[in-house]
Amino acid sequence: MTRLNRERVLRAAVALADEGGIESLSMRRLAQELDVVPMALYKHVANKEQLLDGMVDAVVREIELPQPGSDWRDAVRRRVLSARTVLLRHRWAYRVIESRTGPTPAVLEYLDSMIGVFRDGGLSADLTHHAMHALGSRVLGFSQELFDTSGGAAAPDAGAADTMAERYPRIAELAGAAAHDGGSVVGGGCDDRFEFEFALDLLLDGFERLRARGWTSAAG
Amino acid sequence: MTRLNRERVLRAAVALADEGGIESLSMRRLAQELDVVPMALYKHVANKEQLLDGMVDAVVREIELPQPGSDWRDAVRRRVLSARTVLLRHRWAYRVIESRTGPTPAVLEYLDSMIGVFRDGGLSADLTHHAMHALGSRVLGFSQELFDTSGGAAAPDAGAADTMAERYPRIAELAGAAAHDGGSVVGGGCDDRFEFEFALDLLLDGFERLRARGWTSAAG
DNA sequence: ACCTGAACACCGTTCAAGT
DNA sequence: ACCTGAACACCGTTCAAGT
Repeated sequence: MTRLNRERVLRAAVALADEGGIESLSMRRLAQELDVVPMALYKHVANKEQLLDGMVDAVVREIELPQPGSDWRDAVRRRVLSARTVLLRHRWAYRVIESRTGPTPAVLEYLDSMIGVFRDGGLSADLTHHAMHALGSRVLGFSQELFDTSGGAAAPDAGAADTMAERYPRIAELAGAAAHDGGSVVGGGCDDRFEFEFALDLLLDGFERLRARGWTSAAG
Repeated sequence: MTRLNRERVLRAAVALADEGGIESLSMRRLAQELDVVPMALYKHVANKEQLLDGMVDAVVREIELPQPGSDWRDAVRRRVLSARTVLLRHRWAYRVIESRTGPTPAVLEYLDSMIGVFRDGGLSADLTHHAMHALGSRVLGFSQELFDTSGGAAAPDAGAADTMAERYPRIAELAGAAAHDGGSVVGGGCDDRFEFEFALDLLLDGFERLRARGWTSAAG
């Protein structure tokens, strides 16, 4: 058994969360996984919060940054989609990122380089700032889908679906019109990738339109 | 002391979370607040998850739905902003909503009526479906700001700010250009309301453009 | 029908010791 | 320098009893 170190602790924590979900990650369970007593972990991470920070950094560093192509729009798009594939590999990560009270170094680095793409593409600092806010979590490849569908919400049985359709006719209409596979409410049964790119492209188109017209915010 | 009931339990839970944050809401603490033994709660809510469901419903029912005005764009806008004021009253709510694995009745009702505004405005079921996804959590008045700023992330001291500026020059530039009050990284020191409306309007503009041109998704 | 007490199987973390 | 043991102050929840 090699000596414990921060690297090994983080690696094991990510593996544990990947496998059993973030709710299965406790200091005690992690220690057990490493054949060590819980308190041994505290020599390598100050506490659980710092452990989570380290896990976020590890995941964000996995994101490949494709070389910026010809135009900024495409470069941003490719980066965001590449972040998305990483976040899909670690389904717990977006929740942990959201729960952080401050950005970790790897995230700052990522944001800094993403801002660079916008700026090099000719967007003003003002517009870039608002664009980054508008993208929000989408800049890291995840969108807020209103509900946590990662757990696989059970599809309602036929009877429940009938009374649903009665009580929420407009939702039922949409589900009928667009449910490719599952056929649940908004959030299930759709092509997640399509929805993600749809919104992303609307925003990028909007940024480009504002850039082209030399838009600036009042306060900027 | 009146008899306990679901109503009183939910009310106390919301009050507790409003006051002390969601992390201060435990079944035991809530019971204490109600001068009752923890197990007494379980006659009125099945478990903590169902308690949280009930709290979400209570909050969502607080949202006032302004009468739909002349055009759908304005009606959606006003509804979303009215949801936003409620969610700002209960700073814990958006996290709890995100953590639900399925929509609660009040949320379904809200979504159903919001879909109605789009449909009555002349958007196809297909476009409405994608629009609802694109709005995501924004439909309920909150956006994913990448980090939890509700805790009031400490502004870095001058020294830290200097090394930050060295390591992350583009972030520093943006912070300098746009920090009205605080002057922190993306997420702090900006006019949250402006950022929220900026992104909302970009999306609504995009929807309108697609509607006007009779856009439809390939699969739709 | 509603509330209680005691218990179970967990948490994160401190503190004082071991090697 | 690194790991351990025992303990503290918490969790959500079950189960069998009380009134």
